[in-house]
Amino acid sequence: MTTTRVPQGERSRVMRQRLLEATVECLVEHGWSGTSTTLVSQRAGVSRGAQLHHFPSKSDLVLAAVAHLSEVRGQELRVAAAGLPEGERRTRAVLEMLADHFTSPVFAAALELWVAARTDAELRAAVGPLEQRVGREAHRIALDALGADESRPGVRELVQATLDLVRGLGLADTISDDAARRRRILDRWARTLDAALDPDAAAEAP
Amino acid sequence: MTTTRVPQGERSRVMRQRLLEATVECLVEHGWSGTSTTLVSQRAGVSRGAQLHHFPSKSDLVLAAVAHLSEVRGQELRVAAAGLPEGERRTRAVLEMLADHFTSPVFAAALELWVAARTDAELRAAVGPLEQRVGREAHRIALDALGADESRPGVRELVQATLDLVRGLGLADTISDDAARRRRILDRWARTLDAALDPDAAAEAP
DNA sequence: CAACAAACAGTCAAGCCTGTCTGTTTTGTC
DNA sequence: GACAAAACAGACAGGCTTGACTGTTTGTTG
Repeated sequence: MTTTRVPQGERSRVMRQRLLEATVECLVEHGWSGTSTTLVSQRAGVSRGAQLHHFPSKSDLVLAAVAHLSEVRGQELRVAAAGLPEGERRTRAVLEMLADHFTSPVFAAALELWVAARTDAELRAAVGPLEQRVGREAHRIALDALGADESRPGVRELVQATLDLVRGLGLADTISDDAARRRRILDRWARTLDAALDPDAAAEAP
Repeated sequence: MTTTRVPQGERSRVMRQRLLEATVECLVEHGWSGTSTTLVSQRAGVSRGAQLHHFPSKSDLVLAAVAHLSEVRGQELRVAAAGLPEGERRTRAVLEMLADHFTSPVFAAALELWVAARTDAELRAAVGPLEQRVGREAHRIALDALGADESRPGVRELVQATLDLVRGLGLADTISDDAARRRRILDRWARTLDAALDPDAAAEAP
């Protein structure tokens, strides 16, 4: 029988990828406390030995997953932003895009890590900086997509508020899925944003 | 030696209270995954036997803690609202009050339960309705404190958005404590709210 | 092709968590 | 005071998790 020959680098890369994706899937489906290394290896279809070869400890696996996840989130955000329509309903579409991201499975996984990091120093040291990066990227994307002029006073804060708002909506969505409520809130928010970001609008009094 | 005689009802009540508070404290300090029944009993200074007498299973303990926590949160909100100053900076003070609540230890505990509930059906069945109650109470309090007229279109959504915003800010605060950023955002948001909720403001175009 | 290193597989022990169990003390009731 | 019931105490077993360990296969290199 002929066995296909695969270089080591490739084998290793694929295996690590499988494990990281399985880790994220476990976080989404079973949460942080339900994500055990055995479960991850089973889910990935990887023997426990192989898993421990690539990630000697659970920390190694999880910290790598944190980095992986922030990569994926950044990419998803950029892709979603690229597919945004132009024209009238642009602002509303941007909000929808952001809200979609903050209710997606990758966000659920990130949320698990985020909350777990609160009481885990090692995890926090990894999650903190990376989440900050994703946050900044989201801010930049939102700014771009909205065509907002950050040099104007208050604009920066409004865009940040927008991101914090969708994060709050995403959190609420995790247990009670009320898309209708979210839609109404975002409709209203879009109007507020349009009014405040409009270049022709008079600058607000101090 | 003289032993003070304590009625059973009282003993039982005190013991349960101690255990529930210890549970919340463990959630705050060690997170959901770090909150084991043994740790709770140690923290409460209660023997494991006594713990299992009052709460036969971990579910019983946790579900009772969920109810306890929603009680505490509701009370804290009411107290904070009662201490709100009148006058000029009222709106900003309301936002501060809400933001304070959503960065408090009780919120951290609730967040742990909230996130854990996402992947735990039994917990979700308990957390869902109670969190909704707290949410509604917060909404009512915010509405009251802001003197907002919910019958006007859009007002309800703005108040809800405010609550979702502070929830998002609270989540962000759990790992990176940037009070400065939060302050700026709330400053800006207070202005927006004042402009939108002012009864004299012209109704917005549809 | 020979020797070495990386990748992979599976077993095992130590530790923790949960909940059951038996036994003791305190309280309520007759 | 005696008896029942509630409250309290602590030991124990079963299951799960983690990481160390030994052994096997596959790729690489001279």
